[in-house]
Amino acid sequence: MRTHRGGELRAEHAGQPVTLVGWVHRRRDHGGLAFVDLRDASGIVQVVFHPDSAPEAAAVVAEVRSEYVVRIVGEVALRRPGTENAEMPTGAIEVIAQRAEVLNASETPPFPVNQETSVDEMMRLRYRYLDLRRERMAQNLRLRHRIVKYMRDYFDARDFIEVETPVLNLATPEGARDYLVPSRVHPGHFYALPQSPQQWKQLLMVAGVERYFQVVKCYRDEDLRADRQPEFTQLDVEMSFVDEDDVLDVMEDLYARLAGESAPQFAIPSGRFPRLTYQDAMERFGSDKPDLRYGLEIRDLTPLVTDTEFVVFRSVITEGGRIRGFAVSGGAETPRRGIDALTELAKETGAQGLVTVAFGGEGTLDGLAIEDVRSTVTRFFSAEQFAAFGGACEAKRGDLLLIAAGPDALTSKVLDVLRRRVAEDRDLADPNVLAFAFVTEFPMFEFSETDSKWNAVHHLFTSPFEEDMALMTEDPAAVRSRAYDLICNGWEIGGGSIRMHRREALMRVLARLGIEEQEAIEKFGHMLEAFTYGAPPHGGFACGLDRTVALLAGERDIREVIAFPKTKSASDVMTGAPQPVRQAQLVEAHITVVAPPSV
RNA sequence: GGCCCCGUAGUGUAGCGGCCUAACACGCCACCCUGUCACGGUGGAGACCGUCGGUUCGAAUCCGAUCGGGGUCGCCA
Repeated sequence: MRTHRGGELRAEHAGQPVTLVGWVHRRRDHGGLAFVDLRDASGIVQVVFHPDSAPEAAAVVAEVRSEYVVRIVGEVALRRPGTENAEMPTGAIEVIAQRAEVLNASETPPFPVNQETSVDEMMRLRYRYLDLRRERMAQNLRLRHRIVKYMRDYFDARDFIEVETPVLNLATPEGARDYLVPSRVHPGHFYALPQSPQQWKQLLMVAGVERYFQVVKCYRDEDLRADRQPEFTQLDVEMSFVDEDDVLDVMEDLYARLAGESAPQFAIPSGRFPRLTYQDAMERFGSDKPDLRYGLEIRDLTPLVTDTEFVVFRSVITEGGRIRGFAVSGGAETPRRGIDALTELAKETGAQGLVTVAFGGEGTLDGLAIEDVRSTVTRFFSAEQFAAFGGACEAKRGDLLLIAAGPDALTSKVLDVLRRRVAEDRDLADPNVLAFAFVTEFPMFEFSETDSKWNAVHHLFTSPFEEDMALMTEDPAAVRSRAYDLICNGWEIGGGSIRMHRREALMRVLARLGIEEQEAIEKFGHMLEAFTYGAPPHGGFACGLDRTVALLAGERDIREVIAFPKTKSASDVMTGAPQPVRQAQLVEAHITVVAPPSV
């Protein structure tokens, strides 16, 4: 049908006869002479139609509109001097059309395909096949392909094998809400779609695979976000006979190489990915996935205010809380409106209020006078005390301190939100940098107020630190797990853990989670049994592929790197899914709909 | 589930109680134009302002509900 791909034609093709196919990207009709920018998957090339030498072709072009599919027979020629287009890869040449044929007409597209204007999200999803024709999405799809291919090649070269695991699974009591699939053969019984192939990959370790990976779809029926879709893709990896360092080394090596290979425009701070403990991350950044492209590190000011008159601080300290804050370099100039906005944000996040301290002037805080301090709490502290606050936060004159008081969980949350807002307002995050890091030693359990019981922070096969096992009964919150996350620029890219591979350990953890032996055997009997047949020590990780691609594509929203994503309400506006099904289908599946959508 | 934002020609926006029988840009249609590349020029068609209800002499503009989209908290082992 074609001899060349238009976007690949260059000066060395000049003089060659070619046959091209593609879409009419743009048509410029000069009322005689006409140009068509012809687009195919390889790019765009200019085709020229001369009415004198090729009148039939020119007549065809007069009828052609945007997105028509055409076939052009012609000859490649160097462009006339002065008409070359340096912006286009094919800009040195053009194709002189001899014959033209419309392979298919096109309706006027509902939004421009040939330019990157912003278009309503729903409109793009409804006509996704047109959206994917556009430059940005076409590039994202190709980047995604290259990333997946890189991953597969990477693991293949290191003796990992990709093993497919079932999509129809046993529902588990822990974790996210399952998507359920009814069984026709077993009335009233249901499968669950995998939230991740967690158990399967551990069973593969018991099976002696030793090195497994899989690029796999996972499903979670939870509320969505810019970085969460109901179905998403994971890079899932598991290895036998490893400890934390072995696994982290693989993740680090993979991501460093992958980023360098597929997104070389990003700078990665040199050296190894920093490793910080969960405790450290929360203390310094208030978050378990801090954006390390900027500082704004949180400091503890509690020791500086132990005997304060300020009631808010005093009562917080009495109740076991702390006073924490960070310095915003050059923030003293922040107008009243800006301070109010930050205070409001702090309150929305749960804080009682926000203490701000602005240091006037320039230079160090030496000899700071109270007149140089602009603060919500000026009357409670001396100039020396303010200088001490500033000193603790490594501030200088011209800086602004943001200080929150309360239990650590609250101040962390508030200061994390403030850090991110300040960084965004002040453009502190360099968009050309990938700040990868590992966060390790996550807590094993966390108390759920809603369920009033202890839940697993990571997942229930995660191994606790041996030396913390003793705390399991009296102080579950203090038990550290051998879990780790890979983070980058404020995103959680992936995570994993060293697993429990002995039955007794698993039983103890299940008991702590309030899962009775009977239920444990019912739900996890296969795992417990497998572990009695020589299960090797093992661990692994899973990374969000969609987030990885979005990160390397410079996109904020994973929908931009998924061919056919769903909306926030988990529906597909193109096909209309989900929809009610015919009664006969329900009968076959033994399903009675109790609360039908009100008509 | 809570809170917040958005919903005006095909697309993106403006208008935010009467000057709106709704404006601008792109797109679309027609005509003109033989070197453009976001081609140019002239003219034209096209929305009753998501839906329903209310307030008002009068609503795109105010209020309520509802639907849809998005953000955020909860949630996401």
